[in-house]
Amino acid sequence: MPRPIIVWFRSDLRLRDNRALLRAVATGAPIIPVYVLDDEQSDHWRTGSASRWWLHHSLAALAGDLQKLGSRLILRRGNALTVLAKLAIDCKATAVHASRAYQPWAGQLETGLKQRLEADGVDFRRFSGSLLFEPEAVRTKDGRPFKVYSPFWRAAMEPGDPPRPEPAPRALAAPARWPASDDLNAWRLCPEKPDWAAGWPQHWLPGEAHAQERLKEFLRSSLTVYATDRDRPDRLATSRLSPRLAFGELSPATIWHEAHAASRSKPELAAGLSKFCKEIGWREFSYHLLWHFPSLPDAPFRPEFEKFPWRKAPVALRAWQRGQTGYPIVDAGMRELWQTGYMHNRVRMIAASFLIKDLMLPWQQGEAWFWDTLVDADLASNAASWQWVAGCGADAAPYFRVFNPTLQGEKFDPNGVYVRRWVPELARLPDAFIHRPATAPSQVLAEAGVELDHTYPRPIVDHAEAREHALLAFKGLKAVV
DNA sequence: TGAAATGTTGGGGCG
DNA sequence: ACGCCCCAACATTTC
Repeated sequence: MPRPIIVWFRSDLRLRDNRALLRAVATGAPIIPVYVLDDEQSDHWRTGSASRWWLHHSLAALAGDLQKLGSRLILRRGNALTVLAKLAIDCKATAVHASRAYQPWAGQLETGLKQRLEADGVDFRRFSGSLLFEPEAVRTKDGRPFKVYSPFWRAAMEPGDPPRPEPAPRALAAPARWPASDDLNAWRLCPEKPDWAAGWPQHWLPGEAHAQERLKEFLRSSLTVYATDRDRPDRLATSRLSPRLAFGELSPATIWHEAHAASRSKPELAAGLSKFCKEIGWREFSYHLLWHFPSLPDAPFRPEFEKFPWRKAPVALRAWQRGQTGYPIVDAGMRELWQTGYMHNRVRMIAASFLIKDLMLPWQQGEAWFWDTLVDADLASNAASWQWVAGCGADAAPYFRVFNPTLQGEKFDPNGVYVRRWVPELARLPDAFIHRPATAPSQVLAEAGVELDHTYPRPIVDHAEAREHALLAFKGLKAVV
């Protein structure tokens, strides 16, 4: 009986464009697909609550897709190195295939696993698949990693298009004997009491098949208006592909090539395509930074920010988390996040700016909250983006760029459609006051059924004052350096 | 992938 | 008719 190959699924929960899988299938060997839930690989970046919900459903979908090809998904829990090394011996595997990962702990894990497996006579082969370009492959002229986005992306794209995606295997040979598998439900990845995700299937259907549909739908209906409408939370013009990328239900190469193909058949999509690819580029840049600067999720990229006089304000943090800041666009975003595991990108920037510059709370607290509540939580993108807003990151927003939450609301949600959806207690306010309820005449408030301090809070900080305060603090930091 | 403060311009009201 | 002032509207600078 031929010996099997273990395909270790990680953040690549798909069958299409999965080289680790495809190269294993190509050998003709029996395939043992495995997923290992390893909550100890990082002490404080354990998969967050919202992501665990997604993970559960995406694993269920992958298991179903594998079953259709005559295979299974073996589930194991524990230290990935130990689990895989033992499984490889028990199954008499000749090799373990996996897609590369880029978290701070991933390199060491992969090196350790390779040594351990090879000592046992088992090959360990890594494949790319989660990024368009490997972090080491993009270098400045003097061989260093990039710290600025534009030249990074130019250099990354310079050698030519990323590799074309490969098809899914048509069938997987089963091993003579299947190893035991955990029961997915027993992992308890989904919330129970309370089941705050009960309504989430209305918003999200995890799994590769739905990811493919979402991609096609986005390219068909939104790419044409993407360049302008992507900033409008009241319109559904963003791709919402982020959780698909985070779990690898789609490869970035698939997205990249399908978007280009769509644009070739319709030249009017060119503007949207170029904006959209730039966003994919930011994801690549984030991974580039995380790989070369593994402290990115925890420490400011610009070390002078270690001295920044952040406030300690648990009550304000709580108000921000629960969408009770008194700034409708911020509250709408935070409630969208809490209720659906997602927030529109423009609103993420506004909400993040508010936490950092208006409340002067450390960016790490916002990062941690997003990590736990986002279904698309991604260590690289989350860390890089928070540092970008805080001004302490690579190629970051300048310190004096402070978002005015009222003006941002009026500019990007001009008719208050987004606010009304997520902050229903303000729904009956006229447009003129939907982003500034505390300035509405009392009669207007009464007619809209709004009682300040009771049905909706007054602003927990005065933005104009907070802005002055923040500018002073950031300027002081600059003076020290 | 800002916003506020400050500067400049030009049309229109008015003596 | 003319100059003066006011002040939107727009442009530039500064944080």
